[in-house]
Amino acid sequence: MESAEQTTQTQQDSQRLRTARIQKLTDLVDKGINPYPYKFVRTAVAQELQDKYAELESGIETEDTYSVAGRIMAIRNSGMFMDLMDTTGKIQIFCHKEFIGEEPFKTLKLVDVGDIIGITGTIRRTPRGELSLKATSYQILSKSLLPLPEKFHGLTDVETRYRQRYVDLIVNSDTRDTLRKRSLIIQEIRTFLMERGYLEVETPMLQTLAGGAAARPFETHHNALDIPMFMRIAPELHLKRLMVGGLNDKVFELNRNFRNEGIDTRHNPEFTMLELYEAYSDYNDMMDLIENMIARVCNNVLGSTKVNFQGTELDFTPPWERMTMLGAVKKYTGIDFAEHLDEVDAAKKAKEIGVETEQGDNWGKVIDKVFEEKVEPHLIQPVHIIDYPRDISPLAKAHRDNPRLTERFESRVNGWEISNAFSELTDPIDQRGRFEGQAKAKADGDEEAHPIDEDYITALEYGLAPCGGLGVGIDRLVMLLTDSPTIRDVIAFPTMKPKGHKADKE
RNA sequence: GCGCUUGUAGCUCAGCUGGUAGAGCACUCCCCUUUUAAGGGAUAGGUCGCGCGUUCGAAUCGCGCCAAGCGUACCA
Repeated sequence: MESAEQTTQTQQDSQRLRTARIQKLTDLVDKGINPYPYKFVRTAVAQELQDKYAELESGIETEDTYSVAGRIMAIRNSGMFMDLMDTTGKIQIFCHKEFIGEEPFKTLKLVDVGDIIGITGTIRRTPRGELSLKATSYQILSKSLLPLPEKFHGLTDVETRYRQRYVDLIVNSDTRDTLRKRSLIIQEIRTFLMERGYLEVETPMLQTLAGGAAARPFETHHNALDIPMFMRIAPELHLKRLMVGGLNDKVFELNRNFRNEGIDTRHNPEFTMLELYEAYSDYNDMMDLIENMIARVCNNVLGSTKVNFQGTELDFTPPWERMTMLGAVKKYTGIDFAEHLDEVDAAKKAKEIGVETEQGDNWGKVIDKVFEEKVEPHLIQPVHIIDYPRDISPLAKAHRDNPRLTERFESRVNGWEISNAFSELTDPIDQRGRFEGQAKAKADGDEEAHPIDEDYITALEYGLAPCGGLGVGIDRLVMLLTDSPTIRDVIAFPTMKPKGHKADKE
């Protein structure tokens, strides 16, 4: 009943084309053919045949019989030639009535571009050099009711590509390549960590307190408990609870975070993050780890640690350059903020070079703003920016040589933050002080200041071993490694605003 | 959030300064049949994102709304 309405809706969109295919569907059923059968036994895939018969000469026929299946992407000469695409590649189907018989040949008229079919036949290479399967029989495996985008120009409309990713995937090999690479990259990361004794864990995505980062969370409500709940903005505090418990000396979680913020070419409301923690390590070890991890991913997925991104070669070969944050700022602005320790003084220096700060900004925040505006754009090649101000690093351990700083680094590539790591703050007294500082900032209007998590402090009071921690933005990493200019290209189903309805405001 | 740009046939696009739409491919039918964006012929297909306004007349001009892209803001 509901589906009948939907059908009517769809028919309005592409009425004629769909109606024609519905007619064919009916004709098939009349012939006793099920257009949606249950199973087809394949004996080969396209690329396998292309490789195996790469040396077969033009015009040569073999007796070798195979069954393949896939989607018809093109039909030529009224069905005599069809391009069959499966997930591995393409192979041409040669369909001649002499070899498949009168009746099946007639039925071929009911087959369209877009249909999924199974073919059995023998391998030959046509005189024109195209490897083909000479069909002796075929079976419709799924009748397609909607037309595919035009074969030559394909589908370029970005909105349709994101909203109807299934069509994009059928038609655009780039999209398939990128999303397959994404999967391989993640798989390599897992393997790398497993080999080093890491334990993969899962922590709550639905939380009563959204901590571990500074960001606006998505809010929801648990009906049975009648309490507000939040989608996590980071798994950090739960992972460190597991470290306190000694579940394993090395743990990681590779999964989704949610932040209720703007959407642009580098931000999607839900995004994938790797976070890992290693006991008895510090941030120096984390720098080595991420360099080795990414180098391995590059080598195993792309075959090189030198990667082209939008015309620039990025060299991920370890070791990466390391610069202190204050040193980087001094290098690109000439200002040494170690000599301007007062926030008012620091803000004055920032203003001299055109960086606007706000009234309540502390020393660290001022430096951070200067860094973002004046330094970040220069950081194209992989680099670790180390020793962030304490004011802006509430979860990082104070620097062993300078109490105003922390042992924290961010890895930057192409100007983007791709990782954030610390020698984790393990001192519960210090941690409470940091949280209280954040609470004050929140009271002063900083919506993204970190909330106080009492239970987390309790956990720290039981004792957390010295510990290095690392977070890696997987989507951005995948962008860099797949030459994708926007995050939406590396996420199969990026967040889109629904079409056609005005926002129903209650 | 703000600014700029875009939205026309299933797809890719044209339609200049207002005269109520056009191409290629796809679809349907016919011819041809070892093709590679096959070829030849014929037909059909459109609430021009949505709404309001200006006008004798709006795809075209104005305003509002919806969606998208880019930039900007936000995002330690």
